[in-house]
Amino acid sequence: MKHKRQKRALGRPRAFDADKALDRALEVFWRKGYEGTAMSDLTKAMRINRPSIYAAFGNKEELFRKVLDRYAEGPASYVREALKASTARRAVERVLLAAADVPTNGEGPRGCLLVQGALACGDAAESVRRELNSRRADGEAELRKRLRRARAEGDLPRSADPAALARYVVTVAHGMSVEAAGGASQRELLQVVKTAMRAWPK
Amino acid sequence: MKHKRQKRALGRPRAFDADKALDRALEVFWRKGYEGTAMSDLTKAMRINRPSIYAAFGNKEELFRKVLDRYAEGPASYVREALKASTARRAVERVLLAAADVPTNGEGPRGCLLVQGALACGDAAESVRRELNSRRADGEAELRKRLRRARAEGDLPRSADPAALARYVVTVAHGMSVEAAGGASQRELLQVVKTAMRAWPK
DNA sequence: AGGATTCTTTACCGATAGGTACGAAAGGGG
DNA sequence: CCCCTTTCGTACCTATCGGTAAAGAATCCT
Repeated sequence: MKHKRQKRALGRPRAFDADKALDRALEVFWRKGYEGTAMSDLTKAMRINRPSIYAAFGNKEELFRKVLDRYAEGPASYVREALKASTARRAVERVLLAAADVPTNGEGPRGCLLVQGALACGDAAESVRRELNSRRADGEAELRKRLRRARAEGDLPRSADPAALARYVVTVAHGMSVEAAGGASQRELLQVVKTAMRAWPK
Repeated sequence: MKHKRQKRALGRPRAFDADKALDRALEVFWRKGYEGTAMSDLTKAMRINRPSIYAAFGNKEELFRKVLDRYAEGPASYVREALKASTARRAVERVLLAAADVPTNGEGPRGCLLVQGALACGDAAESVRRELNSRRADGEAELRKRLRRARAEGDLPRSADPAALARYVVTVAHGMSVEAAGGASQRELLQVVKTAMRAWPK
């Protein structure tokens, strides 16, 4: 009873690969932020004319949201992966190590898109700012859940506060994003991770 | 032999207080960031017409730099103050406590201007971004100096690494700025400080 | 072949960005 | 009082912003 996905949609086929185009848009938004990115930057980077972008992805804000989804599935997917580690401590350490590696391994701009995107902005970008806040909060919630589970399983001492610990970890990660944007080296970020892990509950 | 500062400068006296105007500009830049702030926002907030702003402060970027100076002397002066504490540990704690208090005490926007100002931006604001990087680095250097002194005085164990510790502390502080911008409460930020201090070398 | 449909292209839209020209206004010194 | 200097206020500049109208080009189905 399933509809067979037709290989060729009606009408003229689009001349670009949508996912590739999104990746190029991601690179620009990541580097310049939402407000710092102009449509002309996007047409240049995506190699698509402006009306095609609007037809395929909607307006600038909708495009940015689609880019955020792609970011979550791509460069930021390490978070979900890291949380699968067998111990809570190892999971957190892997999150932070990735936060040190991703921005400094040469692929992609420095820092975290959810932080660089729009921390402070004009009125027009307010809804984008809120969206980023929300997505960062989602990440924290996932980590908190992981830590709650760890505590229930005895992987964390009873005295540990999963919510406080999760907030601390994302705070460090977001701080690392700021440092990375400021040009911190991988070595320096790894040092931060090492120091930050000393706060782990015993 | 000193020139007596003439009470009245030549020409028509200006109708506004320059420092008050800078404070109002500070509030806007702090809340909206450099790129997110339009000249029209500034004229409205400063209650000065546009040509008067240009005459008194230069262009948008020069105005922003003057605002940064005022920020350092005003809302951010707590950093220099905190570093005067008798022990390194207490100094760092005071820095972080202030980083939790300032953005949530109702006066002034949330977060740190040096972080909110321009983390990622368009090409036109690149020089502003670099300026902010540089000022953040200056803050870190001051802290590092304080910690080096502490180690030399035996206030920090020989095994401690002042540079790494300073970087860790500013990373946490910058992370707290991100959280504050995202709406974190004072209670939550204080929890972060408490957790972060557990990494202090023993 | 001929619609029907969808994408691409060029050219353009009004709004707003940062920045300024210029004359009127408000003080000083002679 | 008139001149000199500086600031103020209106009105305007060009460039760029995000977004779109309209016509041609590429594919499908009949």
